[in-house]
Amino acid sequence: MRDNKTEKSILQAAEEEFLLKGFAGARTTEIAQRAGVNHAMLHYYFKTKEQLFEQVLMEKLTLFQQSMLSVLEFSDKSILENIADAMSHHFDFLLQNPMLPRFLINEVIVRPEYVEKVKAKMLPFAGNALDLVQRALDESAQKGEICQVDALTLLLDMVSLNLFVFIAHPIFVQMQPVFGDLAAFYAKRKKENIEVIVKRLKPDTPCKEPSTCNEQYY
Amino acid sequence: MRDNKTEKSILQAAEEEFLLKGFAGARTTEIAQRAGVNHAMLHYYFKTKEQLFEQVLMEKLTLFQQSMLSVLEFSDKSILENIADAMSHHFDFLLQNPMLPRFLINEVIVRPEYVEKVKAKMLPFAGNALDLVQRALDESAQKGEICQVDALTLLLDMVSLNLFVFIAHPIFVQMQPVFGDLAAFYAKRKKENIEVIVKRLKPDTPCKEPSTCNEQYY
DNA sequence: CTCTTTTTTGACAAAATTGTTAGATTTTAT
DNA sequence: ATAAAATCTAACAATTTTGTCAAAAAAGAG
Repeated sequence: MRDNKTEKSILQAAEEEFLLKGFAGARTTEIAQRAGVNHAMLHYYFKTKEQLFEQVLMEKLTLFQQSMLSVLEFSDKSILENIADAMSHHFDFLLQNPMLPRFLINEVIVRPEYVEKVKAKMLPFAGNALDLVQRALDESAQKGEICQVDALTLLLDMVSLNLFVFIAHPIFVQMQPVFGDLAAFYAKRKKENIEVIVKRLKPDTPCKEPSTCNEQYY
Repeated sequence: MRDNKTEKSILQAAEEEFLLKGFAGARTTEIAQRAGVNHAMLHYYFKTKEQLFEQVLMEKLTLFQQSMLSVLEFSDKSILENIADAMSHHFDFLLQNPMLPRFLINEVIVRPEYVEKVKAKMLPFAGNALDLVQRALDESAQKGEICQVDALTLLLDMVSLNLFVFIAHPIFVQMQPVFGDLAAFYAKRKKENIEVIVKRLKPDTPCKEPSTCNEQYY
């Protein structure tokens, strides 16, 4: 009996319950029930609902943070390829964690103290990564490959498009008739989001010399 | 004492409390306190927390519905002007109701029965309006003014961009140092969102005859 | 196998939250 | 001015939810 299977099942159940209903909406008894254990076990292993929640939140915060940083991770490919890749990876990550964005936005909002933690944890990395992206964008804009753009603005465009469908995810699930098969819907969305971002980066003055700009993306 | 000022103050307080914390997170005692009345008054006027909530939710649902339909309301201007106008009005509406999208997404998700109500209430209008938009888009695409695009896809692009910043609104509020003055931030966002959508509609093959396409938007 | 430690359970306690009621107060109509 | 109706209050009841505990059961060590 030394494999913490009880503890793990509680954590798993708590994760599902908290992601779906948030801290205020989740019930410890239901978490225990979902985990298939006596509800006293929850307090035995995690002391309080608050502490159990904190463990879940921190884990998810780290996961989200990593996914955001990976969006800012640029390789030596062309800038358009890098950005398209970032969008693609970001979207795929969200497909694996569809409930994450809504959960974090909701719970962090009600807990200003966590905002500080997130800022402290992310800003150094993000700030640095943003600077690098900005430099790459400026350089590319100089060459006329893309239009001049603010890195933060572009990043917001990217996350707006990718996050929104997942924040509204449960609604799409229930609106099947309108949106059809979900997997197909998401595949289409992913493609569309990348396309929108790539188009957004298109130079303001269309290039007259196709050879000088990355035509495949336009 | 015949001006329902008590009832109104309770409704007002309930609205603020529910929009911020949701049904599960809101406390009736805190609503009463915020309204400056004895908490028994809440039950005197609204019977239960559930009924008070329902009144707020229905009101907000109607408001949201109207804002969505106005996005689909096209005049006889050019299609690009219509779409830019729609984005602009939609964004302005959200500026006046920043907490609305997050509230509705969260609360409707947990109540599948409301999803049915919304569907029943919106689909007839929306379906019809979407068809009209699709026709206008196809027509415009025929003339080479814009690229071929699915109305639903375009609509999702539009709402993704506009809604996201407001869903994450409270986070931006607390991230002042990064995003600077909020009013300026939102003004910039609005402009950017319109720009992104307009660019997304740009024909795939850039037009060689500037006179035939609405150059001002590119 | 027996003792110790860990885990589990059911019953219970405490706290938090929602809802009720009897009576006081205020308003309104006559 | 007075009676009826509506509004309000304070105390309390009911319910829901979280948390505790003693004792039983299971696991592990010697």
